[in-house]
Amino acid sequence: MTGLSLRILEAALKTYTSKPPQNVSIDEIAREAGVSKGTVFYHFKNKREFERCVFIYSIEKYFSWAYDELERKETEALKRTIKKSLKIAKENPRLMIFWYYVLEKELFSGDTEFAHKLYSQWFGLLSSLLKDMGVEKPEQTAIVLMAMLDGISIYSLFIPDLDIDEIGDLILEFVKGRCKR
Amino acid sequence: MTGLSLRILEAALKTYTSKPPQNVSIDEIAREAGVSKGTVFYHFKNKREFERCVFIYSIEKYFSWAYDELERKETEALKRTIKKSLKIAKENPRLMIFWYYVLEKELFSGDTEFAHKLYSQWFGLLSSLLKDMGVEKPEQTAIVLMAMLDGISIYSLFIPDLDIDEIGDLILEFVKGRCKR
Amino acid sequence: MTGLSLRILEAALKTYTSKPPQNVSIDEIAREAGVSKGTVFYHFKNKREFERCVFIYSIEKYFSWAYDELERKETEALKRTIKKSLKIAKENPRLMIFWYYVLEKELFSGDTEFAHKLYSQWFGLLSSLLKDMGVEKPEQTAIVLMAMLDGISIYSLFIPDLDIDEIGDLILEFVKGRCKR
Amino acid sequence: MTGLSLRILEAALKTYTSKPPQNVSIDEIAREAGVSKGTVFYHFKNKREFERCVFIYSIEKYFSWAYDELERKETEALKRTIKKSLKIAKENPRLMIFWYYVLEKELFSGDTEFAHKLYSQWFGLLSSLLKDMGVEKPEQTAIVLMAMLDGISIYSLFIPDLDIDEIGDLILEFVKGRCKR
DNA sequence: GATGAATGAGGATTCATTCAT
DNA sequence: GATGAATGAATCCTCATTCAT
Repeated sequence: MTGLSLRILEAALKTYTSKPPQNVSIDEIAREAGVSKGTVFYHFKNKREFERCVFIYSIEKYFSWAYDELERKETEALKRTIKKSLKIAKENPRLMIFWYYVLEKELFSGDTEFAHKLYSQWFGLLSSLLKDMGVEKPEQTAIVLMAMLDGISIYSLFIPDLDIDEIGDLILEFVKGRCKR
Repeated sequence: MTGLSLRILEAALKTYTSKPPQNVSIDEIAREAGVSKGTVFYHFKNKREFERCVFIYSIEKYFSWAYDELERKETEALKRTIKKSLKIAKENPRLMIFWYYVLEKELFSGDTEFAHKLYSQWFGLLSSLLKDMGVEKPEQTAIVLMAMLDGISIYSLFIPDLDIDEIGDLILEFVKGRCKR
Repeated sequence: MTGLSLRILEAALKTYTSKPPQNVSIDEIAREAGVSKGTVFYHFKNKREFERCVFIYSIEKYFSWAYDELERKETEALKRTIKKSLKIAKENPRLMIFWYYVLEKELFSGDTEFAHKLYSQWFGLLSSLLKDMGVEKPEQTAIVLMAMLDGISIYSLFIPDLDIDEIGDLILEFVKGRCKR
Repeated sequence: MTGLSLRILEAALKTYTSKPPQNVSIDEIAREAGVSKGTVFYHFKNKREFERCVFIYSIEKYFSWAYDELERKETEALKRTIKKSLKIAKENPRLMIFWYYVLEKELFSGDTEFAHKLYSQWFGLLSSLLKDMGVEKPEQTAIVLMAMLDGISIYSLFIPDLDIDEIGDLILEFVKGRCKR
């Protein structure tokens, strides 16, 4: 990963989160990055593959902290993770939009591998933490928990006055309610 | 709404659920409906508007039963609604994909009105039922409940062996746990 | 075949025979025809298919007379056909170039059907005539005869002072030599 | 001609005869040869020039025997040459395709010198032999003879069941028929 | 009401070629 | 001598939309 690749990824992220992702062309990104169109295709196989890379890059950029949190396997860490995730989603609606844009492109095309691999790691970390917390059926609980978070992230796009703090509490209650006594 | 409009909508639904929605052109739908391309534009203002109509049409077709169920305001009705919704999502992945395709187009373009209006009615029905069930913060619970359902619908697209029956039970437990004693 | 299709074909033929065929773009042809690029793609599926149509069109234009001649099944008709064919090849080198450009694209891509079908009719007509003339192994003789003509057509491109009249006589002698007494 | 040049030429020949020549890029050849793209351009001026070199190289590789045969100036040698040429063409269709690809590029671009020079030597050898055999108009006979061979080589690409042995006999008869008594 | 021919803007992708290292 | 990153021109093709009939 050379410096130029990074510059292109950064320019792409900026462009993809400044307008509807469907309308973003490679041309535009190249211009934003100050390189030629050919350079983008030199560093990335094609647009689809490129968008995947931008996606991964943005996950790293905005969510690498979550790995560390979840690996602590503490209830408090889970709490912080839920709250912070919702906050990021709320504060970066265009980032959310970009993420769903990429994910759905994968799902629409019938290729589930990318999404599967991506979520597997989160499901794994989360269910491991939940297990330690004494939650029953930790795997399924993890899935439902993340479904809540993703769903709320989407809803926050069109419910502007959504109080994510209270929503976060509701979600936490769900988790606690599933703890074995 | 003439018979021709219906024929076009039906053809569109068939086409949109038989391949990635991004790749569906008006041409193709017109061909499937046995009318000319011009006719589609005669009956519908433009593609965006048309897709909204197909969306509404498909909601009516697949989810009109849910209005009736939720209006009964019974715990059993809620239970059936959750289970049946998940089942429909699981059994019609291409329909889900089409729905998210339309919804995201709206959100991507920054137009939240369509989504807002669409969900408002469901939030209303649901929170009213939850209130009757004695659930605390029924509005927010309704939102989280639907977020779960939507999230799980998406996940079922790339987690093929998802046991939606058990998931449904987890979701119900969440609701019950929120009931005031 | 509307008038516009014909105008496009005519413009294409003009363009393809005025410069190296590899360098001809649909853009250029559309401009020459005075229509938009989209119109060309409306009338013809894609560039490959379009080039086949231009090819067929040019054969009709320059060689329809040969069908009539060969169907007469007379020695004199064969003589005239050979002489006239060589003359046309000699006088229209760019047309020859276009023909071989199309044919080879087909052969290069491994699709032999087009070439096969095209030549079959000529082989058929020719061998039938040769049979009537009392030539032995008329089918194979027809093939060799046409191979000569095609080969000479190509050679005339880079042997400018080729005396096609004398060459025609040599070819005729070959045919006569193969007549049963 | 260093060893590296040879390795590149060999890799090019392999690549050009394994897929449609139009689709072969310098990149691909460099990869096959295990060198960088820059190296190809270091050893060869440009792509056109490079393809000419590959062409020459392949002629040397597959047809150097023909020089020796034709120089013997014997009827039997001519016979063997015709038969063997047809056999090579039949057995190496992709090689034929590559040859015509290069030749036509030259002719298409209006540059006849390359083809002229290439064929001159063969015409010379052949007509000299034919003269010794007592053939009338040996130069023109040589041209027609080679036209036959080239034409048949092309035809064998799309007439898979062509009996090249019988065709060879027909061609030989043509030559014999032209011998002065 | 219905048609379908015509449009033209827009975008991904390829690849020979250059040149600093 | 060799490299490979960077370029940018070139081109096919798609498709929503319009409008004369």
